[in-house]
Amino acid sequence: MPLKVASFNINGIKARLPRLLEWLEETRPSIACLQEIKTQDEGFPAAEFEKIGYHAIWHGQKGFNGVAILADGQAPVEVQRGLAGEPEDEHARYLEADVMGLRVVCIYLPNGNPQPGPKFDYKLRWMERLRARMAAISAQEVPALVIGDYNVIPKDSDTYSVKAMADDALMQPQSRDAYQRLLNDGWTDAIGLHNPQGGVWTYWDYQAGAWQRDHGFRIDHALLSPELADRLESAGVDKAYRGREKASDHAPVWVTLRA
DNA sequence: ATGGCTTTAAAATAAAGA
Repeated sequence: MPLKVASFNINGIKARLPRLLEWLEETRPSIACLQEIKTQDEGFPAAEFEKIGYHAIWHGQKGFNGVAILADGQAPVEVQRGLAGEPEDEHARYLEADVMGLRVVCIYLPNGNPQPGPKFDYKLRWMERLRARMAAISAQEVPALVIGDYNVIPKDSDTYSVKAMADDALMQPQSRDAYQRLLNDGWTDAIGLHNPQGGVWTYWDYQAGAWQRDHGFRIDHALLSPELADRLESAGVDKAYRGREKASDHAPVWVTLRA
C-alpha cells in the first residue's frame, strides 16, 4: 500500500471540526498536516482524532496561525517546532516530526500582505530561515517532505488572474525567487510536477463569488527531498471539499508515495 | 475596494487572512 500524505489549511479547527473529521474518514490519509488551527494548545481536539484512529502533535497559539501533524495509528515523534534565526518570533507556523519512516515538516508560511511593509519583510526572512532548515534536512539524506500552505503562487499559470494578483505578496518576484531557490536546492514540487499545464487551484477566496467563478490560485505545496521524489506515485487536490457547507477557503492537497 | 466574507476573541468592534 502506498503512503498518502495530505495537507489541509482548515481555517479554524473549532469551526471546521465536522468537515475535518469527515475528510479524514472519507480520504483516510496516512499522515495529515493541518494549518491555521487557530487555537491555543489546550483547545486542540486531540480526543476527537483519537476516536477515529489518528494520533497528533500540534503547535498552537491564541487566535491565529497554528499547525498540527496527524498520523493514522501511530504517534508522530516531534523533531522541532519553530524555525531558528529569530528568537522573538513566536508565531506557530512550523512543526517537524518523524513518522512512518519519513521526516514530515508542516508549514504555514506567512502571507506577507500588505506589501511592501513589515509583514512582507517578515515573510521573506521566514522563507530564508525555512531554506536554511531544509538544507540541514537535505544534508541528513532522509526521505523528507515539507508540506503545507506556502502562500506563494509559483508561476503565472498558478492563478486565475495575473492582473488581479499583481500587487499581492503571494506572487511578488521576491516571493517567487525565494520559493524557486528551494526547488534549485533539490526539492521537488510534487503537485506542480503532476500538473505541468497549470490551472490547478488550492485556494478560493470567500469573497466576490470566487469559488462559484473558479477564481483561485495554487499556494499549498508538497516539496519532496531527492530521496523521496523517487517514490512519488501521484499528487492532487481534493477540490470538491471546497464546495461543502462551512468549508475552509483552502482545499486539501495530497501525495502518494511508493513503499 | 481603504475590501465585497470568515474566524477568533470577546462582548462591540478589531485583527488577520490572501
